[in-house]
Amino acid sequence: MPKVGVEPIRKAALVNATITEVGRAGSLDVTVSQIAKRAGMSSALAHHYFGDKESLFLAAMRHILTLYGAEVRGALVMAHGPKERLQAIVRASFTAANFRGEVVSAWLNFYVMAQTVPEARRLLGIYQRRLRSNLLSDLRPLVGRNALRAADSLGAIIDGVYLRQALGQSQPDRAAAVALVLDALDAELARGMA
Amino acid sequence: MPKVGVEPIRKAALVNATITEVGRAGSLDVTVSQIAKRAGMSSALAHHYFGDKESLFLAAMRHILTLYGAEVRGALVMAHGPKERLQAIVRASFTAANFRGEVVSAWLNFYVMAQTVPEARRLLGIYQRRLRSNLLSDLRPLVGRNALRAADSLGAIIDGVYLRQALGQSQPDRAAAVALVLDALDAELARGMA
DNA sequence: AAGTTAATTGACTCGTCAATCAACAAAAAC
DNA sequence: GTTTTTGTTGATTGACGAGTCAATTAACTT
Repeated sequence: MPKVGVEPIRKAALVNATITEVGRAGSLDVTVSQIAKRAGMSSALAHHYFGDKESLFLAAMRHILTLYGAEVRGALVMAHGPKERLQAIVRASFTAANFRGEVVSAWLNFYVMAQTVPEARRLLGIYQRRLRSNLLSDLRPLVGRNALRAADSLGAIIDGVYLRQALGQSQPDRAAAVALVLDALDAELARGMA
Repeated sequence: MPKVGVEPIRKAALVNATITEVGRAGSLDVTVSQIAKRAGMSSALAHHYFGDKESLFLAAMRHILTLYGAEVRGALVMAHGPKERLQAIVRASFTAANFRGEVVSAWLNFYVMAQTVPEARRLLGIYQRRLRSNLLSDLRPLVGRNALRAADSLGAIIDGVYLRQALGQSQPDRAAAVALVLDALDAELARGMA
């Protein structure tokens, strides 16, 4: 039953199905057929819209990054002043959405991909630069010339805490993650104002 | 020309070849034949010794973790007092060996594996607990009741900095990595002694 | 010397899967 | 109302790769 103007719907369905299936499998060892089936279509159609498997994964990752970016921006508009903004960024990095198994899985596989697939590396670079620049612009008014080091440090803690929570033996504890990073932020601020 | 007592040599060769090939490919999408060929034998022999591909990868990762553990222990014997010991742990985490492309690749793929393969998760747990306990035992004499939080924080920074350096757009800068973490360590100590 | 064990491989099986293609269906355009 | 565009799939191709197996060779034992 071919209808017109379905392309965006189909693409979105495929992207979601990709995220789900990659999460299910925990790896990129997922067949295009599985994904297509979950999205309610044939594998041929998936190829029709995305060309190949890799592009499909990249589209899925782009989607995840877009959502994350939106969460950060959303949290930022509610924040008053640089310190609140920094806290908002931290909180946005540890929302429930970001800890869903599928998202964790996507990130880990994305890291692997970034080693060899230029487009993945490019996307990762964008994420890293955006986080850095966000942190930097709110750290500068608070800690001046220490901002650069503080941004690197906070960025690393955010990534590190995420990784450890995601791969910890027990269920991720978002509150603990946020507390740890906010605490590090406070320490950084206390230090930088001296 | 079958000789006796070759098993350990062959196994070691396979483990090394696995690390090399996984590094080359950047992923676990490496055929057993490729690995076996690099190790100078037939794929059948690889299966003979390790059973299946997964066990081979796990053996390779176990090897990497063993080397890392040895580096840490080696650095620790040279250190006097808790602070020097902490610095030694940090330095050992960012040696050139740990930043070789193959090792980075192994770690990233190991993370992915840890999501679904119980033995990988177990190994990762061992690494995490060892790091934590190492940090904790030297932090306690220095910062007392703050040791727990400090250990979590430092552990996260170590992992985070490693990840970022490994996946950064430019070549990893080991000195910068060490400096950043040592700096965080100093901050943690200054704070904890208050 | 005969038998056991370790080492070793080529060839094969069996399954899988990405990607392509020919063909068909329906809507839109003319 | 025919042509074009868009959507859609079943079937197929072509390649690849994990794991098995039977058979071979050499060393070690008794």
